[in-house]
Amino acid sequence: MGEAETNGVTDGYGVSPFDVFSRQCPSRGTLEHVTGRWGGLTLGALFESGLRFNELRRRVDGVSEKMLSQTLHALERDGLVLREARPTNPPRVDYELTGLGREVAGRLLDLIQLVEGRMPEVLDARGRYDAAREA
Amino acid sequence: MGEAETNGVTDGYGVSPFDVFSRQCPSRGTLEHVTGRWGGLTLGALFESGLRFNELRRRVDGVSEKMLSQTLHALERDGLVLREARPTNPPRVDYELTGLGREVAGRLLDLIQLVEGRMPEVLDARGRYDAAREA
DNA sequence: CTGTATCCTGCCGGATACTG
DNA sequence: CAGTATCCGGCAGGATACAG
Repeated sequence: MGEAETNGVTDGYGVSPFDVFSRQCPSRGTLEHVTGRWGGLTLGALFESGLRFNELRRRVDGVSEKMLSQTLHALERDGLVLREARPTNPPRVDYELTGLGREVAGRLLDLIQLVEGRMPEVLDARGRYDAAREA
Repeated sequence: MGEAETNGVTDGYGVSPFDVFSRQCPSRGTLEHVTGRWGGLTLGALFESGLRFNELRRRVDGVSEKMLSQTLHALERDGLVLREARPTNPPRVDYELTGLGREVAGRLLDLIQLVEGRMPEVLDARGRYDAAREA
């Protein structure tokens, strides 16, 4: 927990050995892969069904080849996505979630659906916030 | 989504009027505030209790004043965080979650705790991935 | 204490071209 | 189709100084 910490015990936070609130912790990196700009959308897309590279690219609107490639590599490395290349011609590669990937994506979709469903409230709050500023 | 779309009906995706998978959609922005580098950690920190600016700064290890300030403004504007300034001297400002903020933060913490708890698996997967590459 | 204002750098990420 | 390689501009975000 930073410089205020003198021993291994914290002030009540950081109970987990992988406490994401701590700066140098691998879970922070994984969480950023998962919640990052493209990671979350990629996991969400794969939750419904396995997809091929370009299918994924179309589904995740706006992602570039480069970023999709990077994102998939990171997720594969973290054990959330499975890559299956078929030695056909033309080449075909399928991506799907691992068991852990499905669990993570499930939580993520809970979050996404909540936010989508409450957007009217959010938009309303924004309107009020902005109105209170211009005066 | 996108150019393949000719009418208002989709191919089964994007049922919500705020489908986050679509590029131009306000929910994407909000989701990025929530899942962004500091947004998620900030919401997570505030879930346990209301906090003051510098308490928050210490809790969210590594955040700079500037980014914390920006993050809080974005979350306040989206109606997830409530800012209460007391006209005391020295000044004191408390931040806490709104009802909607609590719901969002709850889902986020589910995700965080899942990831933290499964880090051994993630680390293991990384080890295998890296080992398979160096040859 | 609670922030803004400014400067500056790194790297995120888009465009393009190329390979198998 | 499924990607890598390279270039490069913009902006996220850190450091610092300053204000109320």
